[in-house]
Amino acid sequence: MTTESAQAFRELCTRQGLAVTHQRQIIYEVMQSMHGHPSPEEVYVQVKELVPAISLATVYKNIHLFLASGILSEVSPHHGSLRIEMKNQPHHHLVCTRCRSIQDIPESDLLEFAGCRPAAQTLPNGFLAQRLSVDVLGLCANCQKATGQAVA
Amino acid sequence: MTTESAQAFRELCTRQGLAVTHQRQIIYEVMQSMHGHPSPEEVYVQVKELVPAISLATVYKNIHLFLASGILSEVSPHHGSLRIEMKNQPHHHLVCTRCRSIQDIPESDLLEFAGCRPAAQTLPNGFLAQRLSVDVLGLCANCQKATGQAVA
DNA sequence: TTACAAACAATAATAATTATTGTTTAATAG
DNA sequence: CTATTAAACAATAATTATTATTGTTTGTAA
Repeated sequence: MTTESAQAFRELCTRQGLAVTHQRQIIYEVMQSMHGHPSPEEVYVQVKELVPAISLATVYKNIHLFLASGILSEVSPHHGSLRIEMKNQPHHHLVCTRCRSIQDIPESDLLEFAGCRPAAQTLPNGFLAQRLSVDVLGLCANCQKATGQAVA
Repeated sequence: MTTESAQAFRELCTRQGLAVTHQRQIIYEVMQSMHGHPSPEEVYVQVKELVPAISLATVYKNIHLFLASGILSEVSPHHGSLRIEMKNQPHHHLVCTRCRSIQDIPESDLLEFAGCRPAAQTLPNGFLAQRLSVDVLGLCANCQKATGQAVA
């Protein structure tokens, strides 16, 4: 890590009230260098080359700290266990970033998106769009009241 | 299950080349009756009341069959293990429904969505939108070629 | 430089999912 | 209507992903 980015990381931790540890720096640095959407395990493998004694649990814990502080974001906001739904009307989801509840919203109710269909030919790398899934991330009414408190 | 819907289910299975079994019918019926976005475990609990001897693995296997045949859809198309990304530019994801690869697409490249921001007051149930995550689901170039073959 | 809280490694525990195996059942040819 | 066979089943072992626990070490601030 360059001196400047090391300094930036130090400031980041201080702002979040986190101790600046060697492991934390390496985890951060490795994640910065990784492209795509790595899993904790993948991060761990790379970190381990630089800090052989590190534990996978440490990587997990720091990823969660980074997520909580907004340094990282999750690719899938509702990735936990498999969730299914019967094929009904076309709809999107209102995903609460706090309690992870998922509400359906009919496609027609997402007014601003009316007419917004991706044209296959405009997409990069020849990706063939079949359908859109729009996640609107935010806080459900319940969690807006409760912000700051623990999740029930 | 009514006689008509039982008949519909029977046809569904025949079309998919699936045997019509008692367990399969019950699983289908229960999922039809459940609102929201149940997990396999939740489906299992309800099915078990009707078929006490059923195994959780049977529920999983049938859910996967139903998913493969398009009877069901997954709420999260990339729900497996936690995937992270550093906060970079605002972007969306091109998620391949076949190999589950995730490509980033800059927000500006999703031309049709330019200007499409949800207004908080138009959202139902007082949901406060913080950001959008648009999943464009379809096939990446690689998988378009390979459709019908096994995933590499 | 000492004291205390936070972070750490090791590892146990839990949750979610998949694989294996021997038995039962549905589809269908006779 | 019965015999055959492939598919489905229950039971359970195994695997993978994640979280919790515990005793030790390290960073921070007085």
